Amino acid sequence: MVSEFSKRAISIMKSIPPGKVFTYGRIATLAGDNRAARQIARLLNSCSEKENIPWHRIVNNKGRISLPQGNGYEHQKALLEAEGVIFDERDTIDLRVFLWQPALGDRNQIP
DNA sequence: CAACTGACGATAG
DNA sequence: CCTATCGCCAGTT
Repeated sequence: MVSEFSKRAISIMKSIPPGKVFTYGRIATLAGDNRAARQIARLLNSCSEKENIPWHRIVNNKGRISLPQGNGYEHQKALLEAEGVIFDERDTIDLRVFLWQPALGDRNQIP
């Protein structure tokens, strides 16, 4: 049995276009639960393999990869860079540019 | 059944 | 910039 929240979250994650990233909290919010950021992580561990979810496009709200180095960090970074995502000197992604913003019609929002 | 745990977030120092 | 805490929910022990 999969909750509606999970189905929505999975649907959203599978909709993330290449070259863009998304954050846990944002997925949770769009899926209907503002505080379920942690469940997103759990969903990824549970379904990333069989549900065909592009888990590498999911990063935390600071634009950084949450995985520890040596356990997927480098792999995720490589996948993102292969899609055109840029990391700065502190291994941080510029969310102003690479965060997917479906509500804005996929346009970049530059303050 | 209670306690732990975690690919998080926000706030405070 | 960094670490420290607390809160959240669901799956494991």
